[in-house]
Amino acid sequence: MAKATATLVTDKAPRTERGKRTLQKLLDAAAAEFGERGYHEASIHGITHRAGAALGTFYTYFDSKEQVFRALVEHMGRLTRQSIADRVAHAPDRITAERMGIEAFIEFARAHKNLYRIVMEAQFVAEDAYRDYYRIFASAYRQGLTAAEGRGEISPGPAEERAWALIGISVFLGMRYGVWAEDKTPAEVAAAAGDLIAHGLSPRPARGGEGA
Amino acid sequence: MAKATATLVTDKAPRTERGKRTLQKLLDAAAAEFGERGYHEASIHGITHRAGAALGTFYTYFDSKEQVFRALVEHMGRLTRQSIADRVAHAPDRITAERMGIEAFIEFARAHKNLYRIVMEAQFVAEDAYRDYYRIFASAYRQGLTAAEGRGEISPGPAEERAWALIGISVFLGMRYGVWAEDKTPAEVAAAAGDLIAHGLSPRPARGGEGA
DNA sequence: ACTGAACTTGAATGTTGACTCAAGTTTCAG
DNA sequence: CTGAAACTTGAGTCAACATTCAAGTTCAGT
Repeated sequence: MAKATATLVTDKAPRTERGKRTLQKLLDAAAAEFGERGYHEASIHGITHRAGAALGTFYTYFDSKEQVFRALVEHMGRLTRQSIADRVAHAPDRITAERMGIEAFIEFARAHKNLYRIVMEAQFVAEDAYRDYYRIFASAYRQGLTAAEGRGEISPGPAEERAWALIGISVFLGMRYGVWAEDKTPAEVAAAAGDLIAHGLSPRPARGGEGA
Repeated sequence: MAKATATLVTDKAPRTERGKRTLQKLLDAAAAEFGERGYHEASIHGITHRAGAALGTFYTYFDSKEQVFRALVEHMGRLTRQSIADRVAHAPDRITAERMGIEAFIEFARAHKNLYRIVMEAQFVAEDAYRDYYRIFASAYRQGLTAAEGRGEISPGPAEERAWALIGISVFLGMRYGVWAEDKTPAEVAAAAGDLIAHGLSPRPARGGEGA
C-alpha cells in the first residue's frame, strides 16, 4: 500500500535494483500484451518475451496470470481518476467541469487504448475489480454533484442516478470517439455532450425577438 | 434470413422435427452456459450437457463455439431493439420516449441478465458483432432524434453525439440498476434519468412567487 | 415394412498454454 | 573477496478443451 507500484503485497517484491527493473519491464509488457491481444489470447510467454525475460521469471514476481491482470486494472483506475481530476480541478463551476471531464476522458481513452480495454475486459476476468473501479468513480462523482448542488451550481436531483448516467455518457463517448474512431475532436464531442448535460433535450424558449 | 432462429445459414439447418427441437435446446443451453460462465469458461460439453445431448451433436448444428456465440449476440440484438421499440411506440413525444426507453431497458436487463452479459462480452470475443449491435442502435436513435427535432419536440443539436451519450446512459443504468443490484425500481431510475435528459443539470429559474 | 437420409453418440485426437522446478548466474552486505 | 540470498533460465509437466469421426439409432416418405 505504501510503495510505488503497489498491489504486490508480500513475498514477491523485488529486493535488488535488478529485480525492480525486471518487475517494471514485466508490468509494461503485460499491459501491452493484454491490451493488444486481450486477456485470453495473451500468454505468459508473450509477456516475458516482450519484456526480454525468461518464462519462469514471471513467476518470481506474480502468482498467476490473473493476478497481474488485477494489478493492472487497479493501476489504471488510479491513473484515470488522477488524470480526470487534474483536468477538472480548475473548472469554474460544475457544469463546465462536466464538459472538461468528458473531453479529458475521451483524450485519455485515445492515449491509453490498451489500458482502456483492460478495464473493460475486467468485467469478465475480474468482475469485482471492475465493479470497484466504477463504484469508486461513482462515489466521487456523487460527492461532486452533491457539493455542486449545495453551491447552487446545478439543479437539485438524485446524485446517485445522475452519477451513473453521467459516467455512462463518458464511457460510451470514450469508446465511440476515443477508441473506435477519431472522426471528431474530443473538444467537439465534449461540447455537444456538455450542452446536453447542461440543458437537456427540451426545446428552449426562443431568445430575442419573435414573439408568437 | 427468412427462417425463425436465423443466422444458421446453410447446411446445418435441421430437417426434421426432432432436429428442430434439438437445435432449440442447444441454443437455450448455450445462452445459459455463456451467460453464467462467460465465453471462455463455457465449454461445449457444458452446453450439450445442459441440453441433454451428446457432445458431438453440437457440431451437427454449429460450426464452432464462436459461431453459436455470434448467433446469440445477433439474436439478442433483435430482441432488445424489439422490446424497446414496442414499449416506446406509443410515447406522446420524444422526451417521454426517452424516459420510457430507459425504463424498458433496465427491465429488459433484469429479465435477461444472461443475454445482457453475452452482448457485453462480445466486445472481446466477436468485436465486429458488438460494434454492429451498437451501430444499429445508434443509427436508429439518430433518426429518432432528428425526426423529433423536426417536429420541434427537442432542441436542435448534433444527433450523432447525443445518440451515443443517451445509449451510454441506458447501458450504464441497465448495468447498475438492472444487473448489479435491484435497489431501486426501473421507474424510479428512469424518472431521475428522464429529468436529467429533459432539462440537464443547469439550475432552473425558480417557479412561482419569489421575485428576486 | 423398408430404406436412405437425418440425426445421435462419445471415445479419441491434437493443441494450447499456465505453471513448476532444478540448475545456473548475479548481486551485494560484510 | 566471499558466500548466501536474490534472481534468471527454459525444458518439462499436466490438465483442459475444441473438434473429429466411425459406428449406431431414429425418422419420414413410399
